[in-house]
Order: sequence, then structure tokens, then C-alpha cells
Amino acid sequence: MATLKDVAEAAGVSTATVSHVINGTKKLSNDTTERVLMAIQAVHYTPNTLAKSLRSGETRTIGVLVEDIRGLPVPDIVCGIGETLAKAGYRMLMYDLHLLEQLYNQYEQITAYRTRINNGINLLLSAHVDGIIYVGMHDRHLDYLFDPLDKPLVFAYSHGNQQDSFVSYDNQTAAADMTRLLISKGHRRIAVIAGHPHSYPTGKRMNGYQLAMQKAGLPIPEGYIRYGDWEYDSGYRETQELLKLVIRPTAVFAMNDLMAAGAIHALNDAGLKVPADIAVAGFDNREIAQYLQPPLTTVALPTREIGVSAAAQILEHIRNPRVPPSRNIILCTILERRSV
Amino acid sequence: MATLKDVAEAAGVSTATVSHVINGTKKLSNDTTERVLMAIQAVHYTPNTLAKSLRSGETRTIGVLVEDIRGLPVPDIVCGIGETLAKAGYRMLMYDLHLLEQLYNQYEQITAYRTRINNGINLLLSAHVDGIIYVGMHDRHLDYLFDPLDKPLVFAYSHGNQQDSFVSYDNQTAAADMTRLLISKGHRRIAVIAGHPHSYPTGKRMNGYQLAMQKAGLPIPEGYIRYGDWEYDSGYRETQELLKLVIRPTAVFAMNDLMAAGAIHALNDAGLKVPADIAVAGFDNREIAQYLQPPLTTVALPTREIGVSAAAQILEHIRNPRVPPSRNIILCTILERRSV
DNA sequence: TTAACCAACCAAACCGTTTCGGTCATCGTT
DNA sequence: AACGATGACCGAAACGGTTTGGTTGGTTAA
Repeated sequence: MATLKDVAEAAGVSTATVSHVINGTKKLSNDTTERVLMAIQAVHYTPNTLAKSLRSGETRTIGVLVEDIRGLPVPDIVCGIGETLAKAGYRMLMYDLHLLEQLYNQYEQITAYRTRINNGINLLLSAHVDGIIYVGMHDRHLDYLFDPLDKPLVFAYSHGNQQDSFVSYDNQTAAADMTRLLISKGHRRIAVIAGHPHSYPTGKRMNGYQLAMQKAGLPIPEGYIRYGDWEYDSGYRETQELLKLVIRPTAVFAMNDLMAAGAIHALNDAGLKVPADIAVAGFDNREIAQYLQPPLTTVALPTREIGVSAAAQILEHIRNPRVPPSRNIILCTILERRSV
Repeated sequence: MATLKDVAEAAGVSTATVSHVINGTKKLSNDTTERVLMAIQAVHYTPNTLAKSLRSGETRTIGVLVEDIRGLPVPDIVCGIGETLAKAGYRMLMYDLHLLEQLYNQYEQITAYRTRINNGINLLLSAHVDGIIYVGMHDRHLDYLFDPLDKPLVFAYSHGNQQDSFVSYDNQTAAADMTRLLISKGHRRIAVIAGHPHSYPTGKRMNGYQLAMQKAGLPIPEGYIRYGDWEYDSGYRETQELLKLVIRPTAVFAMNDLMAAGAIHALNDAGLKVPADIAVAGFDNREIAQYLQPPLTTVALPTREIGVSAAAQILEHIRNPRVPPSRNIILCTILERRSV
């Protein structure tokens, strides 16, 4: 592999001059510049990034710490990150916490979780990354898990400390939009199947739903708000409960697609047609949504945009370390299919 | 950050000695070793991997070139790779070719595809990775796309040149196993909905099906072999065709889950019950499989194991560059659910 | 005429490791 | 007593760049 020295000899100049030509760090005569460029071609020079990084302390590499690459939104987010980084000439060093396996739903084991995260961060830091993006699987706060870092840190799909930027999506507006869509289709009795009562997305999405209903002057009758656990079965079960009501809803807004799938199957089993008898809406735009009968109208999360934005944020922080942390909330879009 | 020199000064030895203590490259007196270890603790020394790599030419980093991280099997494979590399103290540098966007189904644009791959490989090489794993989205041959490389290269879920190792899964045995399962449940008239006629997996899976039927002494009547295009709609359509036959099959083996979903819906629409009237089997174990009514009996691909094995292969090649390329084919497992 | 300035380039230090080739006691042989 | 062997360590040269602080020769202004 050719080195700077080889180029310098071929061009009859010093290595300093070659370096300046390559990086444009100093004005040089046209003649010399020309000669150096020719020499670079001639000896097939490619710069050694290791040596460069050793001297400059900059690796042009971003560490991406994912909770689990198999988590639903993660590949899309990583796709957006990778695309944006590549365009800017940055590389992506990935570390997977494998949270789907052992720690999922064991948040009481904070210590184990912390050490896992610290291991990941240390591994990335040992590679001298210029910054770190944390990619979560859930929309939740993680401030208590992170020690302060002297490199830029950006959270994607999760929230971190006050001093760190994050990029997330707008649960509340999306839920309100979907509710308004149902109302615009003539529905006045709209029930909801929410997720875990105390989870962050449930709260936000409920807010959106209630606000939209209120603004439209529509009541939310007793029993129209059901709580599930995000899983298929709970959607099935809670829909059965809704059907027991004296005044049935004409639309069911399930706050994720799995529960919506359960709802549709429960309705089918009860001999009701979707959307003729009852409309069903979902949230998340999982793969399953398009293959349900009928295909599910749902909220598409801006996963890829979250990745793009997170990468843009981290590059911004690297270029200018004193920009204040930004809180970036991206809007969702509604995917109208045939279930409404 | 403390350096070797700081440690050396603190321990009153030379940097050479400290290096030898750390790497165990030379025998030293117990006394000195002890003093150096204490000094390392005292100054909070962490080795600078950049300097180390510059000197040694080894980065302990593997480049992972994925066709598209959003591709179905890819996250699972990457998960297996990441896990195995981390255990061995290796890092994972990822580059995404984003093939889902522009190039998918445009294989005639070989040149564009080649340059895309070469860009990725060059970016990884510029980071001085110790080896590269190529992660495909389809089970197909790619020999014509790769230039010879002077670093270890392993293909996961795809096949490369003769001289490169690959890790894949056993289509044929899986299809044979599924056919045998259907036979063992008493089915004798088993139809098949295959994928694209000329694709590699279609060929292998058809082989397995035909072999199993033949071994069981069962005939394959005219019209029992249908070809789809891997998509939902083709499953629906071809099932309708099967229902037009005078002697209907009692089981339909769709060669992926999407077509199986189409098949189930076609059967439902025709007023037939699955599995009571007709059994349906799939292939791939997509997420949708578990949410169909009834949940789909299907073939689970050993995606994660492919990743684990690919990572193990590349580490093997790095440790010993002269081991011959290996061809690793992993068995699938059948997931019995309620559709059979 | 001379000081001041500038353009154009170079030599060498530096980043933090690894490793080659010594040096210097000490010890056992003859 | 002279010699070679051995054990324990060190100095300095790499690795391949960047960057600081020059030097050189020519031009300009007083």
C-alpha cells in the first residue's frame, strides 16, 4: 500500500506538502499541487485512516447502540441512520444490547441493565467513535440509566437525559388525527383499546384521542375505554367486552396493530363485518396490518425519518459541540386502507 | 487519557516492558510485573486501540455488508453475528447497500449493483476491517458480483465465489420434512404453491416436496403444482385455481407464509375451514404466520444460527488464513401450529 | 541600502503502540 | 581467569499520517 512518503518522493516534495494538498490546509502553487495530484494517481495512494485518526483524534465513525436489532422499529431507524451517515462520509459501528432476550420486561433489574449499557458504550468508546446514537425499541425515558459522556449522545425513539438530544415521534397528534379521521367518516361512538395503562405511549395516545373527541363535542360513554397489554389476545378479549355493551360503538381504535388484529378477528367471529358493521383502526403499521382482512387503516410511524434526523443531530453536535441539545418530535402519517 | 508512557513512568520501567506485561509477549520478573500492574490501576490506563491497530495492522473489527437491514432475515442474522463477534472481543462495522429501494428486481443492472457493492467493500476496507461478512436477503448465487479480496469474506444467506465460505440453510430437507409431516397427518393429496419458477429456493423446495411424495409412493396429480410470485395475491389466486379441480387436494403446501396467508383467506372466502376441510402449511415463519386464523404451521429458518455460524467462520479464517473455504448448510425446524 | 514582509516549501516533532536489537549483570564451565 | 550462556530489561525505530516552527529567496517600502 502506498504511503504519503511514496507520494512525496514521486512528486519530489515533502510529506507535509502532500498532506496539505490532500486536505487543503495550506495554499500551494498550482504547479506543485498539480505534480502532487499526478503522483497520487501514479502510486495509487489511499490514505491510512488509522494513522490519520491516531493523529487527529477523529475517526469519522458513529457508534450505534441498539437495544435489539430485531426490535420492531429498529431496522428502519438504523436504515435511516446508515443512509445519512454514509452520505456525510461517516461509518457506523454497531453494538447490540440484545434486550429482547433476557432483560425485556425486567426493568426492575436496573443494575444489570446499566452495566449492559455501560459495556456497550465502553466498547464503542474504545473504538474512538466521534459520537453515539442510542436506538430504543420503546418510547420511554431512560435518564436514570446513563452516566454523563464527554462525546455527543443522541437518543432515537427513546428519551435520555436533559442534556442529550433526542428524536421521537408525535403519539398524541397521531392519535388525535386518527380519531378525527374516524369522526370525519361519520362515526360518533368511538371506543378505544389502549395499551398498558401506565406506559408512556398509552398516555400520549389517550390524550390525543380524548382531545379530539372533546373538540368534536362527542361523549366517551362508560366502558368505551378499554386497556389491553399490546398483545393480540387482549385485543380479542376487550373487543368481546365492547360487544357486550348495550350501546355498541361503531368504531374501535386499537392503539396498536396487534390488538387491532385481535379486534378484527373477534368481530369476524361474532359475525360482524369490518368495516360495514364496525370500523377498526390500528397504530404502528406493522407488517401484519396490510395482510389483515380487510387491510388495516393504521398510523405509520416515521421510523426511517427518526433515524435520518438522529444522524443529522449527531453530525451537528460533532461539528459544533456547543449547540444546545434539541428535542425533535416527528409527525406520523395515517395510512388509509379498508378497515375504516 | 493515560498512555503507556504514563504507566512506564509510574512503574519506573520502559514502555517496552509495560507492553510486554500487558500482552504477555515476554517473560518478566514477578516483581516488575506486579509493579506494572499496580501502575496501570493507579493511572487508569486504557490502551489506545488506534495506535495498537496502526502498529499491528489488526483492528479486531469485522465489516458487515448487508443488502438491506430491513430485509426479512437480516436483523436476525445480524443479531447472531453481533453476539458471536462481541463474545470474541470483535466489533461490527455495518454498511447497508439499501437494496430494497432501487435495485431490487433489477438484476439486469449488474453494473450498478457491482459498483454499489464495491463502494461498500471499499468503505469497509478503508476502515481496515479484519474480514467481511456479506448478508443477503435471498438465497442466491452472487459469484459474478465480487472481485477477489485479500481479506477473509464469508457469505451469509447467499452464496459467493468458490473460494469464499458461505452459510445457508437447507431448503430441500425442510420442504421434504414439511411434506412428510402432512403425510403423517394422513394427507395423500398434497398440492403445492411454489414461488417464482426459476428461483433457487423454488427449485430446492420443489425437489424436497417431490422427493418426499415419491418416497411415500404418492402421486402428484395434474394441476397440483402451481407457481406464484411469493406474494399474498398469488397465493389467493392459485388456491382458487386448486379449488376448481375435480379432485381437490386435502392439503396445500405454500412455499412461503405470504402465499399461505393468501391461501387461507381464499379458503375462508370459499367457505372452507382450515384445517378441518383443507390443511395449509407455509414456509419462512414470518411474523404474520402466528397471527393468521388458524395460526400457521410453517418452517422456521435458522436465521440467527446462520449469523452465529458466519461470524464463527470469519473468525476462523482470520485466525488461520489457510483453512479452506467451508460450505455450511443449516437445517430448518418445523413449527407446528394449528393450520395442519 | 536595508528592514520588513510574504509566498512557497521543508524538517522534525508528535499521536500511542509494538518490537528489534542491544546492554548489563550474574552464573556455570573449563 | 576467561568465556559463553542466560535472564531481565531498555532505547529507539517503526507504523503513516498531521502540524508546528522554521528556512529560503524574492518583492516592496522607507
